[in-house]
Amino acid sequence: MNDTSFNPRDCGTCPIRHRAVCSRCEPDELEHLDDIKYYRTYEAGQPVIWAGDPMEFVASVVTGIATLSQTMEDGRTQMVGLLLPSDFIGRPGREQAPFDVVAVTDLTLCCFRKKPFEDLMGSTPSIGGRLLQMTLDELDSAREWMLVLGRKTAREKIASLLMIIARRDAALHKRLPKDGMEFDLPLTREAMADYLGLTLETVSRQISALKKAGVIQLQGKRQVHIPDLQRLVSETGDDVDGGHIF
Amino acid sequence: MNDTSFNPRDCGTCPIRHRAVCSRCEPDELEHLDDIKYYRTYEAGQPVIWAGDPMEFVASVVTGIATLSQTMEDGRTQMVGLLLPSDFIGRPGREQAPFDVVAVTDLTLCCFRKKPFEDLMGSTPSIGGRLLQMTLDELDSAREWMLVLGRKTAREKIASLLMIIARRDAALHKRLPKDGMEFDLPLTREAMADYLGLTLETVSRQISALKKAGVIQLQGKRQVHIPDLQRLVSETGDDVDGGHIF
DNA sequence: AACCGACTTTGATCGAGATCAAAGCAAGAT
DNA sequence: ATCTTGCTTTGATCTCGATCAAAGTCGGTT
Repeated sequence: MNDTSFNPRDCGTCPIRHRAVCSRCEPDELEHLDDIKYYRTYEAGQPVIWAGDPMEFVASVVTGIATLSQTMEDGRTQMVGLLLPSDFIGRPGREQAPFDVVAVTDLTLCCFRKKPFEDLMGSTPSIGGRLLQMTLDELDSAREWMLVLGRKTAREKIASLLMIIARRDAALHKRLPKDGMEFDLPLTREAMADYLGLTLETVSRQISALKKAGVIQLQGKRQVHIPDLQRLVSETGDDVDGGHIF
Repeated sequence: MNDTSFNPRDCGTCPIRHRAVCSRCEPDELEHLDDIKYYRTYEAGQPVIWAGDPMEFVASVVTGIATLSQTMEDGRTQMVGLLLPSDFIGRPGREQAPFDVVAVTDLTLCCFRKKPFEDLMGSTPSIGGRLLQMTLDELDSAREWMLVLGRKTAREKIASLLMIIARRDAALHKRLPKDGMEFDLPLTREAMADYLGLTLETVSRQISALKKAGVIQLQGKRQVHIPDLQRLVSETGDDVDGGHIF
């Protein structure tokens, strides 16, 4: 987790250079972006922005994890997105943030002032094009998540979440997920519950059940070891051959 | 529902001209689109495309309603989108359809051959820009729907669905939703259940309950009358002042 | 080294919504 | 007219996950 050692003003050494909004930019375009960018860091637990707040910037997650979530008056909360390195926060052409954004771990953002970013997008197709592609991908994952929320059992939900984190963790290290892999669960039981539309007690029980069944092994409460990936996939309820290529 | 009487080759009289992907196009750009477009119609119940099929076109819904949905091996299905007039189907830069698309009512699509459309998008910022905007809007609604699926009760889910349909129906006729409004429920109980992550029996019971409580009135099984819109909103569990401006 | 606070696990009970089953209804077909 | 057929309603029962409650774990503090 500790590859935070990049030069904060040099896009050349940026760890998310190849996946972020700027991934298609040419050197001269990067220079324009460079003029309007600045880094911000947040500590674990800090809010980045509240729903309804005016947004003066858009940003890419550089390191760390944030959540996008929605809360009802009576306190029920639903997470609607998990923002990992290279994910984009904010939306050009909208004044107010539609959802809460909270830093789950320590977080570094590469921020762009909103107005200049919008202008730049108008004149730089490689930014708009990449943003469209990223947004379409996110829409697809949101829709896959709707199946999880609407139709899966608690156990399937947990297995699905573990697979998602396993896949993204592998992708971040440019590997394929494989048997025996290990990764860190970046979320508390409560945050997982908010993501899955469950209570934290149910999350805890189902994780224990998967452990007892030998589907996963735990070192401590957060380190997960997957002895047999296919076994975990079969617990998700998803089609085994379901199109996920990474 | 019967304003299908437009000249099928004339964008000038097209009923979705002001909201579709092409809404920002200049006359000369429309001419280019015109060269690669063709209309297709489907009868109620017909599939438009299955998940995994290669997609040879993208399209705008002109009239009628289609659903986007996902099905698990054991038959559980979750609707992940409701496609109403002006909505866009398909995704430039992807070969395979990620979800099933089915015509719910008789349906007319304005189709564009995929490859030429992608090329045109590269050279016409007003198309890509509009598509980005539409995709961002859809992502927001998908995320709002995640709250419905993950955290709302059956009754709140039904009320939320009724509000969504009421809003979009009003928007289509360029009106604001208001007390006493009526609209047609375009979905069967089963389709509503698939949208809401419920069973059709629960949908039926909750609709009966809302009727008994006087929140809605029914003429037949599909025509809905809303005597008091605020009352319905309060049944959704949403913030009363929640940002929806139409 | 005992204490504190945040997080997690486990247990007992409850209830909303699922499931199983059977009628009811309305429009088109024979 | 009556029969289908597809959709909807209603009833009885069961179950999964929620809720309420208590104890366990662990890292950090004083």
